[in-house]
Amino acid sequence: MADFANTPLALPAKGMNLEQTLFCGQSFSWQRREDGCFAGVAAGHPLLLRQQGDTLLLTLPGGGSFTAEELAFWRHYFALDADYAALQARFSKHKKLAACVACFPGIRVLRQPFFETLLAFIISQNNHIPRITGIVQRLCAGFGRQLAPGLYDFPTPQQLAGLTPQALAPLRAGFRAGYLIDAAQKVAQGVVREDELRGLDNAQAREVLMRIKGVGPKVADCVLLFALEREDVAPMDVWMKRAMTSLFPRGMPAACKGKEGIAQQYIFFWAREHLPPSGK
DNA sequence: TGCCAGGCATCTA
DNA sequence: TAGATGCATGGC
Repeated sequence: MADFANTPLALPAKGMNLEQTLFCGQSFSWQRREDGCFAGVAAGHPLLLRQQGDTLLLTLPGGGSFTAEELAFWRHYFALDADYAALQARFSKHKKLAACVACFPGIRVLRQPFFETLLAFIISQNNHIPRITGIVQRLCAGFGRQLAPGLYDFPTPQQLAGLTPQALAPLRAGFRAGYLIDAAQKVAQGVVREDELRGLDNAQAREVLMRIKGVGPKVADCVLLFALEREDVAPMDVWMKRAMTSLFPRGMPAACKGKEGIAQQYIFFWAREHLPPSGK
C-alpha cells in the first residue's frame, strides 16, 4: 500500500479485467497482494498495478516516474492498443465464441517476453496453474535479480544454462528441470534465437522450438502465440479441438466455469485469425 | 488416499 | 508409425 502513496499513472483499461487477465493461466509472473494490488515483473520491469473501474493504476515499486520506454512496454504488454471491442463484436457472431465472450469479457491476451514464456509453458506440461505459478516464482526468487522487495526478474538463459537438474531441485519442477536447462542452453548458445524465429514461417519456427527437449507441438504453439504474436499458428480444427476440450467438455457453455485460461486464449487467437474481419 | 493435471519422451509392437 | 506408458509434484 505504501507504494501507492506515490501518484499512480492512470491508463484506460478499455474493458480489461485485471484479475481475469493476470491469473487465467497465460502468465505466471503476477502476485495478488493483501491490499488488493497486483505485483509482477516482465522483461526486467517491476510493476504494481491496481484496477479502479475501467482504469488501470500503475506504480513503480519504490516510487519514481515511468520513462517513456517503460510506459510503451506496459502498453504493449497489456495490449492496450488492441481493439477488443471490434474483436468481440466479431466473436459474437459465432455461437460458441459468443459464449466465451459472455463468460469472460475482460480477459486480454498479454504480449509476454520470449524466454519467460518458453520456460513457463515447458513447466506447464502435465501440470496445473497453482503449481506452475509456484515453480515460476521459485525460479525467479532463486535465480533472478531482486528488483524490489518480493519482486524478482526472470533469470536469463545464461544464468540457467550452466546449472544442473540437481541445482534446480528446490523448484520442485520434477522431470521438467532438465527441459528448462536444455531450453536455457539452446537459447544461450543461439541454437534457438528469438529474432530468427520471428523471421521464419510457423512450421519452421515450430520445428526450431521443438529442438528443445520437452517442447512439443502444444508448447511450441503457445510460445508462438503468446510471445511471438504469430498469426495462424495451428490449423483451425486443432485449436478448436483444444479449446473445446478445455472449455466445453460436455458441449455446454456453463462448463467454462473455472476453465478460463487456456480455452479463452486459444479461442481468442483462433477467432482473430479465422473469423473474417467485421465488414467483410 | 488416490486421481488427475493446459504434454512430452521413450519404449514396444 | 501408432499406441501405451512413465514421468514428479501438489491440488482436490
